[in-house]
Amino acid sequence: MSIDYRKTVNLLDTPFPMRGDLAKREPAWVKRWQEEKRYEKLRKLCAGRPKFVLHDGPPYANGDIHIGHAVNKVLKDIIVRSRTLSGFDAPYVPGWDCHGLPIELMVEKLHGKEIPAAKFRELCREYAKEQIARQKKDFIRLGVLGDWDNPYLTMDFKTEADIVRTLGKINDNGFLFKGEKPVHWCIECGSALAEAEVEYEDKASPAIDVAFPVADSARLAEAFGVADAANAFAVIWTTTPWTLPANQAVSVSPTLTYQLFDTVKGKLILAKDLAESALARYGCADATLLAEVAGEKLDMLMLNHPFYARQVPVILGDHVTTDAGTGLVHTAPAHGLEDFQVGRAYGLPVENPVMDNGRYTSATEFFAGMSVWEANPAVIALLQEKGVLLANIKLVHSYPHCWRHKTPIIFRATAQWFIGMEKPGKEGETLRYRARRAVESTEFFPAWGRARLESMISNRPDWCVSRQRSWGVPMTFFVHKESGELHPRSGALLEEVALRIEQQGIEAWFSLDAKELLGDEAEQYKKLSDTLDVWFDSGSTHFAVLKQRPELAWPADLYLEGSDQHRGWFQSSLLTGCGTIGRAPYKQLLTHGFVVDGKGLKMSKSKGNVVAPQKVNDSLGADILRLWVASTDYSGELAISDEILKRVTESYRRLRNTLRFLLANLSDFDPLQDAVPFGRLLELDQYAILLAKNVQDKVAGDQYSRYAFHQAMQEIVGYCSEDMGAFYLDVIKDRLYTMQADSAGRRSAQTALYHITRSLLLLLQPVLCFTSDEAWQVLTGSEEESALFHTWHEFPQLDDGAAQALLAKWSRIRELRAQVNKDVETLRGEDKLGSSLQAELDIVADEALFPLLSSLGEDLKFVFIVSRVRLSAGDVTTVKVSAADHAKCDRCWHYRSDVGTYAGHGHVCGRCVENIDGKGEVRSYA
RNA sequence: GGGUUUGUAGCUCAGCUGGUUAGAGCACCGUGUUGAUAACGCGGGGGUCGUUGGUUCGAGUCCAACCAGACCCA
Repeated sequence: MSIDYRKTVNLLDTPFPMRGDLAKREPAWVKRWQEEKRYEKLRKLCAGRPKFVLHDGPPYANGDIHIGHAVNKVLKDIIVRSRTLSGFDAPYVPGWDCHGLPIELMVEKLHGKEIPAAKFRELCREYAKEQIARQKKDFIRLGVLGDWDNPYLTMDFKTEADIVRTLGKINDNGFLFKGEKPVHWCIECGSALAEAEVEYEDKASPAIDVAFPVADSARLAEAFGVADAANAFAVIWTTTPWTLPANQAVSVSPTLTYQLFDTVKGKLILAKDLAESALARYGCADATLLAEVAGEKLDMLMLNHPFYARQVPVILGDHVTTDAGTGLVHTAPAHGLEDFQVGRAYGLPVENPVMDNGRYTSATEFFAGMSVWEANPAVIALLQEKGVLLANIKLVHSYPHCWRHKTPIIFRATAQWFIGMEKPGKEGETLRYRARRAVESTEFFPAWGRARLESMISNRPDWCVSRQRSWGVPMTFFVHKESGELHPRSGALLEEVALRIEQQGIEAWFSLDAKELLGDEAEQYKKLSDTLDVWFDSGSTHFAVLKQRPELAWPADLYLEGSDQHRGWFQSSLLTGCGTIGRAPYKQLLTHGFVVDGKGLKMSKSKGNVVAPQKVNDSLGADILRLWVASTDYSGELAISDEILKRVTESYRRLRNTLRFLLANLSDFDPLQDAVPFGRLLELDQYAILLAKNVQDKVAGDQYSRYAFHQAMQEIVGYCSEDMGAFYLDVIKDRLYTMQADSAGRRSAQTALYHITRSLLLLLQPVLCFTSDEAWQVLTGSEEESALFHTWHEFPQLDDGAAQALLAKWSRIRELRAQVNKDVETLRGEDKLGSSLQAELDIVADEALFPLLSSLGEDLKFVFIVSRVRLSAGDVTTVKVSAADHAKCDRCWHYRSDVGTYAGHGHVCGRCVENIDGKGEVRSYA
């Protein structure tokens, strides 16, 4: 009969289960964190520390969050948590972007369009509020830590007022100006339309070819290298004859080839690729080709306007294509966006002869008072009369229509407000100059963000900030009815308005009677009805939030958003920062890519490859989603798929089970009572602590601070697998299980485990916020506790030289161990042994190795997890593995010659007898 | 079409300024253990480093073109 020795070994249990069951348990933890007011608690704890401010880019308050939102918020949370662990006071105030067209459209859809403006804005505000509540719930579910009870909303009255103030400051600094810009215009509405209010439908239009007489035929002859260029015409094609009165130029492509033909209708200039079809259209198929030339040679060739007594130039534009027409494009800056842009490059006037009602001004020769639609045939008749109409056919094409009236709309230049890029401000610097300087002094993660933002800043046009919308922050200016100038006291008036907005929101402006502020002057001034581009709202949050909240600071240490925000928030914030205070509102910019599917393709409902964060939370748990985010290199696209999530779950399991083993073996360890001072730890345990310290230095000291989370995760998982699972933990099992519970050897191992566990849990805390908390409470035995409230683990100090020597020594021993494992495996394959404890080793060690091994004395066998090692010195290192021919100890499973020689312990070795009945064995090294 | 960017084993990632047979974790296969057990250990197979061409004594690492993605524009 044999005794059950299992009861005499230290097999400990832990309440930390092998399976996380995260999806089910996380919601309760989230709830408790909320109830415990963890965020507030953390703020108090961190008071007085150096600040690290990550300013939240506000998501738009419409629709449920998708995986991209989750990535963004999780990355932010990892940063906030890791900075906190690094000893910073890192507050996080989440925000929402609340004004703007998409919400207006949703509200119109829900409540119809016939709603008074004030009521409409109220409904928009309500709608945004509901959306925020939904999104907020999902963000909190992800474990994101922040001031969720006091987020910032761009529709907060105070914020609305500060957005207005930001505009005021930019105006004070001399960057705001009024200009003209073509917009979609509905004649029936008498107002501008947003892109989303435009529908494309088929419409029949006259498509005409018009010959612009060349005014400077000598220049033309020179360009084409021909002797005679008299009676020549540049031929354009247009489907909007009514825009010809506003013609200011003819655009050609600099790279296309243009040809000069001699025809019965004169010499014609046409693009080579379109010449044949055009000539056929004019009945000039028998034309003679005289010469050809690249478009760039025609730059600034002067033409005569087809019916007005003025000259217009040929200009170069990249927007010219050979899809249709002649390859020469009629350019009317007042009636087309591309025309406007190319016209601005050439300094062309934006003269708009069409009034709000779609009729020409009284000053418009030939067409005064006519509507643009009436003008079409009139223009054609006039061209005919002038002999410059080469063709006129009816064309059915897709044309923009007003979504309300279903009538064709026009492009029409209107007065808009701009923040100028090239306009020198009060202090003489242009905004572009300031912005480029600000980009230079910003740190980018990854580094290429700089080039991207820089090129956008260098190339962007003036920022058109005015919109003709109702749900937006108003441009609170008074404009003189005749001169169009801003009121001379605009700054002071704006502040008065801002104070009112603080009390009543933007409605304060819309309902304001100008007389209240201007008195008798009100007669001469018009209250602007424009609202601000929503990008201005979010672009002003650094002022409206960072500058206003006492717990935050300006500039922010970091802005973190998707790569699309180089054009969006990064830029709008940069411009308002430079326009107000003269620098960027951030010190660092971090950008992440978009989420794509397993094949690298973008997600879309139609492809059916959309992964919803809510679904991942509810099936695998938020910690898995967070680990996926942390494991992925976000500098490119982030791929997600079932397989990828499965692999992430595998990594999670490795981490979780490592923690489980650690916690179980610490369950009878009280660091205050039982910890062993570093100097008295067994050598192997000192080595293990050094390994842990190295990992922490790398992960916390380097990778987290560089925001290289995927490398940190790689490091940690590798550490758990290689250093812990495959080596240290495996080796110390013997000591933990078989030595006396309170023995020095066992307590030494537990001391190392304690350091390892604390360090590891803190390293994981930023990512696995749920799991690390669960484990931390098991470790500390306190439900109030959290790794969140600590800083990185402090390891015992060891002289650097000694540490390096120890690491080198054990690294060499582990190399030998790898060789031993292979040899053991060979014998196992030959069925000579199973467990490595059945093996005995004969090691001949060379001069370098021998002292390393012999220094461990009898403990050497434990390092290889074999029952016996015979060590000798030799010229060359060799290992011989053989099967032990001794009996197996029932208790420690080693195969020893003395098993069975002790009275009362039939199948037990002497070491175990000592551990059961004696004072306990002594270990010195491993 | 333009700007920025990505492409290393089935998956996620390492591979510094070009230099011996390209590494890790997970997955897979084999196997041991049954005192981390829906776990852990040991061993193993697996990559023409997107393609093609070039520079070089030598390129995953430099250059060019191309292919396939992503973001922003047009």
